[in-house]
Amino acid sequence: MGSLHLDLKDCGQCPIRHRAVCSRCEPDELEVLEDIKYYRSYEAGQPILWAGDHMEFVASVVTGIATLSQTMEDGRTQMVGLLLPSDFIGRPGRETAAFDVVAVSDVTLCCFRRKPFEHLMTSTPHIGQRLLEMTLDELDSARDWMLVLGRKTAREKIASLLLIVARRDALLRKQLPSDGMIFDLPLTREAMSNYLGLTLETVSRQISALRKAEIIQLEGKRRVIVPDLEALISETGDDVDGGLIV
Amino acid sequence: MGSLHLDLKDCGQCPIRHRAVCSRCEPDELEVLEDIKYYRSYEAGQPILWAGDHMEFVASVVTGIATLSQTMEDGRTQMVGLLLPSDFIGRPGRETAAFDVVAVSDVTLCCFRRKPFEHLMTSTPHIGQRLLEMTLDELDSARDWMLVLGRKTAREKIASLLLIVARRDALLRKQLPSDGMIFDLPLTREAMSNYLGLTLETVSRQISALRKAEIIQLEGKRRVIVPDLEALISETGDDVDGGLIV
DNA sequence: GCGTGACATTGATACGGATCAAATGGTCTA
DNA sequence: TAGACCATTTGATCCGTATCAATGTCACGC
Repeated sequence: MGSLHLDLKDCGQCPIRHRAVCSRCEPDELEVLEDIKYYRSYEAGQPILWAGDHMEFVASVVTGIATLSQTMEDGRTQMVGLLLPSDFIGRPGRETAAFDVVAVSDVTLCCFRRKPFEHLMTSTPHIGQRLLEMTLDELDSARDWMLVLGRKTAREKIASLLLIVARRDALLRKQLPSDGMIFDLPLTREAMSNYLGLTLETVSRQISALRKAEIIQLEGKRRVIVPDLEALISETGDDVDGGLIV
Repeated sequence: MGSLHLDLKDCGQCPIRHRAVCSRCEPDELEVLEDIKYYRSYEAGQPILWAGDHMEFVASVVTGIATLSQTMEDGRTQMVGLLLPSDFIGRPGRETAAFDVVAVSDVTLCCFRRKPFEHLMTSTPHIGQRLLEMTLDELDSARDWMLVLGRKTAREKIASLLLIVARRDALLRKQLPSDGMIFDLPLTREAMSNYLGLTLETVSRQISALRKAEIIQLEGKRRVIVPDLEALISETGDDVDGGLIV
């Protein structure tokens, strides 16, 4: 299971760049792809895959948000990744899912049958190279997140998460994060707590604390305003440039 | 930066399988490799790379143990990976190290100049495919570790670490982990605490607790005996088969 | 033998986050 | 408008781990 970003072109059917599997390859592959790809939809809250499930496809998120998570026997769960549009699900060479995948909002996947996709990978090296790059980026992000889980305080964890969402949101709008920026939290307090290794009560308390300290402002429960970006960054405990963009 | 296992053959110079870069490729590459590879040694405790350092090579660990870690401004550090013989350091397409690499014991690296190695990758697809497989495995391991860091108690963390070391040790001896098995901890209490997101005092206390509960026995500070493997596994909090082999 | 220094253990106490519980607010439906 | 339901906030208390401090153990050199 991987959360990977494939560099795709527009296919006219999907709302995102989605024509060929790899933008560096010639569009000849387009015909092949039309044969092996199809779409699936999931409603908010619906499970997409359980760990151990057989997967006959790999897929790319077209719309919506999904989470990658693990659950212990007694119910403790830890989110291990966030899947956003254009992120990749599944891994070549493995038939079963390693983690649970759950739709947070309504989700559309563009699926590729696994066998033909793997064959395509061997015949077009760029795809494998791109996949390797993306996987290495994911690995770096996962390792960055280990620092957050292992060593940061609740307040620093919340600030780190807010900053990640803020940066992703800015990226989506093709802007730089800036003072006064406004964005929506895509996750419930519970989902945040599962991402951060906290309880939902602690998440709520720390968000309130950051609001009272005027590091952030809230409009409703989900919309966040960051009056001073530097102030938020300094709450994360990171050194100035720390590469925490997941 | 990646911690990757390359499937290598014996070159006669290294104590481990190390002849061609990829065992699936023809030995023609051997000549090329002899040109671009060289060796480096580091003493126990010595830093190999600091995060941000320029890297002119990628490398494979030949002997010894190294750690991959991150440190915050105020000194809190989190280990994000353990590098054992045949693990891989560096990543194609990136010139700077993403994490600190420190030799725990005396370490010998077999280094490949980065540019020629990257060229070799494009010309021999199997290498890239193997690297992708290994990176995906690393990613799964990193995500498994997130559950440990985010949701497990100190006692469960220690049990998880002991089990990982036990399994690795068994793998190295080409045996299965079994009741009564004996192994040495390669890490100090402090290094363990940095791996587990705990203090060294808590690590010491929990190891003592496991000893008093007769889950483990100790010979000196470092040698561990596991009388009943199932008992140790049940202390990790994992479901029976949980894939925690890092 | 006796220091010396690194690593580890153990004890006392403080504090951060978990837990249990109740109240608030928003949205949807009847 | 009322009622039900869900996410969220807030409060009171408890517990696990951090922190600060002292002691113990082992290897090594003189």
